[in-house]
Amino acid sequence: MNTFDADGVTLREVEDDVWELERDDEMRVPARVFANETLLEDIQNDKTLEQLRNVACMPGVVAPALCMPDGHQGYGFPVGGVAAFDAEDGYISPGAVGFDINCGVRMVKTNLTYEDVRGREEELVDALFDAVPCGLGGGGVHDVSHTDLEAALERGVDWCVEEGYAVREDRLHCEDEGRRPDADPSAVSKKAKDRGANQMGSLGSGNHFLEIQRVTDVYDDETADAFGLDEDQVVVLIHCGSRGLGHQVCSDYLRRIEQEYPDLTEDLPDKDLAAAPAGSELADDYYGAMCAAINFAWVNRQLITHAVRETFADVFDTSWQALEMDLLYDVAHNIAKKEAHDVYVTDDGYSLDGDGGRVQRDLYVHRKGATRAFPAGHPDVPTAYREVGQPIIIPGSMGAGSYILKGGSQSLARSFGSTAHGAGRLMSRTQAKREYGGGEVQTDLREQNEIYVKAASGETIAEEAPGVYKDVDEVVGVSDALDIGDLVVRTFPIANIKG
DNA sequence: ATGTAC
Repeated sequence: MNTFDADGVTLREVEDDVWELERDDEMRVPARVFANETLLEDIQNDKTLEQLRNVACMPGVVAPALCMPDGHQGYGFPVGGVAAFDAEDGYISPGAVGFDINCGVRMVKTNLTYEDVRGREEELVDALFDAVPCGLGGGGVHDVSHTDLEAALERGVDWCVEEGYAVREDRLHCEDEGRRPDADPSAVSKKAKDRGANQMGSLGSGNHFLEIQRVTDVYDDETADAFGLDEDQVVVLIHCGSRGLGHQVCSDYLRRIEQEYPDLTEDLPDKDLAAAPAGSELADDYYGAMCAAINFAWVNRQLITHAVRETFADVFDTSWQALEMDLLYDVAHNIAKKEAHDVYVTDDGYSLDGDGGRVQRDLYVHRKGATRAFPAGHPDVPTAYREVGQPIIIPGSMGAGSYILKGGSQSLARSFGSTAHGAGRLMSRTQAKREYGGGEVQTDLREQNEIYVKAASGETIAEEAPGVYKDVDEVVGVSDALDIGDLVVRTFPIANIKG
């Protein structure tokens, strides 16, 4: 059996592309990394493995603690981490969701081909850049009243439908149908609401982007057909989150947990994993506030979608309906969700592995930098995709392609119905700025790859240079091989707008 | 990710 010696820890390959951390006494459950050796070389370079081990030490964790192939170091909990906790006896942890609650990505289709947009990239990008606010700070597509903000937090994409920013089909093509009914706007602080009020319909900064792409490869004709994707088709990817509002919700509740449960926080291997006991008032407040921030992020992506549709209609002198700019799907990257999963009862508690009878338990599934990947037949997959599986969108870097996958048949058994969310960083933003210059990256992409990049900040381009990311081909290759998310199509960038 | 710190 293969082993891999990372700094201070040995991993054992228990089956192809599944690596288990050496178990110590403090770990309550096994910890696994889905990767090949190329990706493991990258993953071992920061604190990812140490953080994954810490997650496996947390009380109430359901086996196993997981790291997806794009995993890298995060706040307390790896980005690319998946961990489930029993919803009665377990915990819910803001650090295991992340600061950017419901950061996520959606794909909007068009009936344009690459020929239709060739030569007009600059015109299109300039128009989109004007229509969609981006970068740090305030300014959104729409100024909203306090009443509107409350409604958006409460009802998510349903509010967008009511206000004419979405059609009913948009709602059906979002995870959770674009609305978490457990949202509790009263659990969101005034400070968080103030930060979000003038940011509704804005891209933000960092790795967030708006990208025009073309479909270059189709690997699975039947599923591509069900998804309405075809070679040479132009599509738009929108990647953003809950801006200052989600960030503030995360900060607020991390502080409250540390204050109200100091002993519990002290006992954790890393206080950044601070967690509230399931069933406590604080856990319920955080869950309600997090769900409201989730709804806010969906509204954010929907308002941007509305602006993108209007801009395309303007540039091509027609309507977005005539351009068939329908939403393929919208997936969440940073969330915790109460989901029912089939698990075995073991000496450690509950586990995805075992023999004998299985029981169904409600779990808080934390996916941080990970995508839900429900398989064909699952009732939570929209009717339009029920027979093939949930669409999964995996953006590569701005110089690489992106992939559309479908939920794989092994996702529930292996990963609580989850897979990767992107290429995954190779280095910190600080290091990226030392290694790259924004202007040079921008010129190279244009001259070598015919990708037109426009950004609010040159520093962001350096931080997001293609070289700071892992090889997305390797990431989706592991997902496909493990049958947790299977390849459907590949896309390549035409133009990219960054915050 | 983020009005890049309490």
